[in-house]
Amino acid sequence: MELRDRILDAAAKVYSETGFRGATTRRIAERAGVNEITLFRHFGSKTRLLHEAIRCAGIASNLCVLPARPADPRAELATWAQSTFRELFARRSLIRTAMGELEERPDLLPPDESHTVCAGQELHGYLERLRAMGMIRSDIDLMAATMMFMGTLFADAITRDIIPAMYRQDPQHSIVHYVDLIARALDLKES
Amino acid sequence: MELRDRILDAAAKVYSETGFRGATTRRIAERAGVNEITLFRHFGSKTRLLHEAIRCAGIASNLCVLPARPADPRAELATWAQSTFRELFARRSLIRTAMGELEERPDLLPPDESHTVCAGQELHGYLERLRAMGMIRSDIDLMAATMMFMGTLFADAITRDIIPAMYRQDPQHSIVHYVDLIARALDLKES
DNA sequence: ACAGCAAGCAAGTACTCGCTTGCTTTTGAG
DNA sequence: CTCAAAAGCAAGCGAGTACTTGCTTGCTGT
Repeated sequence: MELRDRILDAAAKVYSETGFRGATTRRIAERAGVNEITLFRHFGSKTRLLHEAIRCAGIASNLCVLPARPADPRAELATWAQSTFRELFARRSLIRTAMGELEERPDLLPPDESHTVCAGQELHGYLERLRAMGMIRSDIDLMAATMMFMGTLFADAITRDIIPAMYRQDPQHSIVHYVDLIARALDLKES
Repeated sequence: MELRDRILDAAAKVYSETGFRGATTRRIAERAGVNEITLFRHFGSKTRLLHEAIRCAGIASNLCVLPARPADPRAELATWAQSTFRELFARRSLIRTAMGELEERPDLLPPDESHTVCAGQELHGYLERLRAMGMIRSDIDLMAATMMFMGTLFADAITRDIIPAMYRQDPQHSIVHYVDLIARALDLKES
């Protein structure tokens, strides 16, 4: 791996473990196997380094899209939920840390580019298409349904490893149940 | 307010705004309108002070209980959800900060006493009672339903003020919709 | 009136922080 | 081989950290 990317990677990891104040330049340099001065020569300051590191590590890179023309809603929702969960779960540590510091440092993670928001908009659009096709009940508040499903996936991904006692099933099995419940809530027609 | 409580209150606030490292003894003392030394005379160390402050501010104090003998499940779920949401929302800043630092400092918020866990167990027990009474579908994974509803409330309370664009309704209205959706998912019988 | 205690104040200890300076070593392209 | 760019090393600066010591002030109950 290129030295610059190694530094960014180490910075993102140290940040997600210890937060902005805890991510000292010494620790980042040590984790990257690099002299501390190299950080400053490449990025100028700790703040700029962490900005770039978090942007690279936290941005919505390869999020799964829902089809423009729904065919098998139940299956499409299931695979989308699994993929979205995986992305959230993989970044859970970074998300928790950044969210905890968001009041103090709102500029670190621009919310418009966050996974959760993008995924939520994707889901909302899909549900609108389903309703237009008459595949779900028409008297439903789609925004509430969107937030309910997103919130379920988000909360699971974020809290699963810190309160394991509440999660007795694999993520895959849990998500199958979530999809089942939301399908019944929407009165989703089988294709 | 008694001086000791004033210090604990200030410590909890400063902590929830800036985290453990950011909650310096100077800042806490200043916020409490107290000399820095007084903190040490009362609590011995910054660590002990923050432990006590967070325990007092974050513990599940007056959480709403669901009736042992369900009578009007829909209404009972609705008022319980409103109350649980209010508690979570009031502590959202502390929860976010503590969750972000939980990997580094797991002892700060004992998870067994957290609001979310207690509320989740309360909800799960209630759903079991409903099923025993035949008021909801029997083929449902109750744990998944519990986590879905808790996750929805939790995610809403925690993220509502940091991504306001996704929330276009009052909490009260949103929660009414959440209850409606979960009731349909469970196929809840009207009383 | 006076003892006792709680809080304030000033100063200082040992340490870590982000960041800089000056210099040496490594590396890689012509 | 040459030589310039890139990385490393040693040392240190000023500021901020948790916490301590020694002493003064002010309030309370008897």
